[in-house]
Amino acid sequence: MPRLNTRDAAIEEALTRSVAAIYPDRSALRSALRSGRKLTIYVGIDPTAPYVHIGHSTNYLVLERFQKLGHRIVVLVGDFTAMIGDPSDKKSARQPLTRDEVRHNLATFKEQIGKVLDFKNAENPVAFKFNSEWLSKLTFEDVIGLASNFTVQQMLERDMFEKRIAEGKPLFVHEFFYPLMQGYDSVAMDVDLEIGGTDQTFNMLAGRTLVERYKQREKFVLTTTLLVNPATGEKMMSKSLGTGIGLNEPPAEMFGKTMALPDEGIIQTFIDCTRLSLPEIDAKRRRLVDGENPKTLKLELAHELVRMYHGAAAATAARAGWEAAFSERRIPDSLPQIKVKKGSPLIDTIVANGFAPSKTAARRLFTDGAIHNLETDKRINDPTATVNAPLVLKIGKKHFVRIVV
RNA sequence: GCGUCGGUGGCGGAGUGGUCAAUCGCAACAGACUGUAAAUCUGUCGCCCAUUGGGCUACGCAGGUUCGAAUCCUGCCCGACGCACCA
Repeated sequence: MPRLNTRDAAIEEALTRSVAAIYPDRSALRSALRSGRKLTIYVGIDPTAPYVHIGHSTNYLVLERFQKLGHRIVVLVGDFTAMIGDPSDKKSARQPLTRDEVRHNLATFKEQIGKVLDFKNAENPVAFKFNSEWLSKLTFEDVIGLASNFTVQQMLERDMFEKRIAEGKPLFVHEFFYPLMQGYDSVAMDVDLEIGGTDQTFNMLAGRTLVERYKQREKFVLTTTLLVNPATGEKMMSKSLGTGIGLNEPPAEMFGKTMALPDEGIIQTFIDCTRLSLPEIDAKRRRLVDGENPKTLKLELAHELVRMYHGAAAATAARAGWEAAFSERRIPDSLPQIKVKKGSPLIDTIVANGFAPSKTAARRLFTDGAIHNLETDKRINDPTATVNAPLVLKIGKKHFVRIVV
């Protein structure tokens, strides 16, 4: 059997899978990876949001490939940058975080991303850094110097800025400093490669410019694809819409939310959010093309995702539970249980447990016929109904609950 | 600094003295259909109490005029644009 050049195959996968673009270009980075030099590669995280969903996992799966190639991996916690607010976000005004909050968020983050990227890898552990370490020490003079590397025209080329100006919306001067700060991180850490989502392109390229000016060397930039519905271009993971699949969600939730993903995104999600090999994924793609029911493939995707974060047993159980509840329309075996006082109004229980944002909204659920007693297979339409005996309810499309007295 | 226009519900955007909790679109929620997908149809979509119905809060903020204001007046805050400034 001929010796397989796994290293080259691994390099190629690292250079292409979930990769949107590489600056200056792919072949330059390929040469650097083949040179035998140990590269320093980093990804930045925002410590303001401890919520991590599978869309975020892409960066870490990409990073894992580089880690396995033997390069030095750094996760940079943007504790200083968090104070100013990235203009990539809608909200520009943010509350500075306390040290404790940053620490807490970081712990939450590690717990979640630790399932994807092996932080404590014995041979090649991940280094953690905080950008306040150097950013808080810059003097006003340093900052002026940094700013003098860019022209206003260059700043205005950023899509987001351009758009805001075209729409007559405010663009604050301090927003120009975000790319400067992020760019300076690359200088301070002396990195070879930065990895981030395509929304970070501008900021990462600012770092490329700064490394060139301050260090006279080249920093590569690799952007990863955002998990979007290929048919509509819309983000598949949205926290505000509740479609985000959080890494620390319980198996049943994770499974259900995966099943609610658009069919068009199945293959992309396999590529960006799982470790299945590309040939395996391609086999699935062919099954889809050959007309297999997308639902089957989606079941496999849901199973794989739950397996990644909760293990094989949980994945199998989640699948069985989902099929019982939604395909066979049986009462699920295990469901959250809520204990209430006998004779208490059902509507209070619904609001108190977050099934509706207000009592008025809960009332609508009753009148709309969204409260379904699964044991009697009847709708409870009366908002004043009280709980006198144990109940198993389906509330809306996706909530199941057992109420005991 | 001066001037013009503007600040309305998750977003976009109507409304310029009463019939406005506020047209409409998007998003969202629920029902039907289904594969908890998509598409489609229907209903809902500030909060609180209620069976019809009632109350409360809200249209940048604070006052005022009026029987009555998102709508008129005054002051303040914020933004876009234009002019001025460019030593």
